[in-house]
Amino acid sequence: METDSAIQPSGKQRLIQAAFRLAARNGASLASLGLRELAREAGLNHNTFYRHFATLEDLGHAAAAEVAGQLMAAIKEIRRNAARHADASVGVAEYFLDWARDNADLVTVGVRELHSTETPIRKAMQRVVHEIATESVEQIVSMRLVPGIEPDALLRATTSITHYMFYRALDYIERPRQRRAIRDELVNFMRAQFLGQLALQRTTATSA
Amino acid sequence: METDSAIQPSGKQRLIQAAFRLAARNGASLASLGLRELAREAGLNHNTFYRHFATLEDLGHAAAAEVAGQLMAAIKEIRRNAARHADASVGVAEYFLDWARDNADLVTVGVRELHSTETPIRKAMQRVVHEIATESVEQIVSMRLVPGIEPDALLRATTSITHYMFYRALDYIERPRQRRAIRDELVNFMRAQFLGQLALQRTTATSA
DNA sequence: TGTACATCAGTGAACGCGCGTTCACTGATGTAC
DNA sequence: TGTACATCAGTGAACGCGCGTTCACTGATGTAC
Repeated sequence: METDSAIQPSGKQRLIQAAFRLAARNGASLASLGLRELAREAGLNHNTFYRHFATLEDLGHAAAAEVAGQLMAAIKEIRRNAARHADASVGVAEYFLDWARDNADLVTVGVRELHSTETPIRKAMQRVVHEIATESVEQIVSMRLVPGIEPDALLRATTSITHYMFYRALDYIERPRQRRAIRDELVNFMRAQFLGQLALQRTTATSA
Repeated sequence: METDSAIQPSGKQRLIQAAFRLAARNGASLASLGLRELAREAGLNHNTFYRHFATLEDLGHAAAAEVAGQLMAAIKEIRRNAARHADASVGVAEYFLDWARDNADLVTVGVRELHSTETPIRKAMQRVVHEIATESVEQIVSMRLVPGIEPDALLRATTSITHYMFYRALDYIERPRQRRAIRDELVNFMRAQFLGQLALQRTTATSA
């Protein structure tokens, strides 16, 4: 077989999706979901779970792979779209937040577990944040978007920006009426980080 | 009665402490803890729970009050200590992170729930973050620590710094060997935020 | 000072319920010959 | 092309277990008189 995500979602995919839906809705961590609860949400007999996963932990790993895969694919697309934007910061903020809004369950669960104890999803999210930050540095350097900044300072900026982006996505999802304000505030944060790291780099260079 | 926190911790306090310990250890949210589980951890008969709380939700509210109270008291103390420090940013980072390390359960649970769905603790943490950010603005203005910055820009800086401080506290607790690096990185973040908001304020003033 | 009563934290047995897991089964799809 | 067999997703009954909740109880402390 191995042809997941066919026309009709397979039982495996339905269970993974059910996990995100339940965890996002109930505010629970993935690990605290029940086997029968998951099967019920997926519209399956509770024993069908065992056809796809040996344990609940097993599903956690699959969910982590799902989060990482979806996010990295989305970021790639967001980067492409944002490059056509006049202001890169505005472009990234806009496309990212809207994608997060359209994938609320995945984002909600991912960000929550990023701040949780050690779970497969947390590790995956940490890897994703690091990867996004690193790729952002490459793009900013190659497109000369922040002239004069050193790679170290730039990585610190992109790392905290990436994290902040995820954090603000939670509010963006939850509070539709404040979306414009949140987007503007995120853009403000991005610019402040770049300008701040630039300024800091100058003062430490002078004082050294 | 009403004389909680006497010499021997009362049953109520023991249950609240047990809740933080269990939630921090298992990576679970407070809401997902069991009544019998809590009583067991507190060393009490499971029915004694009902002597102190009507429901599990009730304990959630008490825990939220505990988080808010402890944090606000700690911040007050941290501010006092940091004021004696040559560099205020270094002082705040150091005292805050060390306090977080010594109150790991409370901090771990608080920060996790800050990124969770709507719970009493999340609301309390949001209030705490806002209060800390606002008080920081007052202190920075009155002590003229960042000359020339406008209150709006300053509040944006202190808000994101407060949030980042909590976030980094998680790693500070978890990774003892990287504590110095985490503290330095937090200080770098604080400075970059202040300098960045200053620079941003200048460029928008010019372009406006 | 002594006695009777109220209050309240803590206890232990018993309940019905949903859970994870095991087992034997069905029924559709693919493969060998 | 047809037949026999293997594979595998999905089903339904049954299990033992820990859960939240109820109930009747104990035993210490405080209060009234």
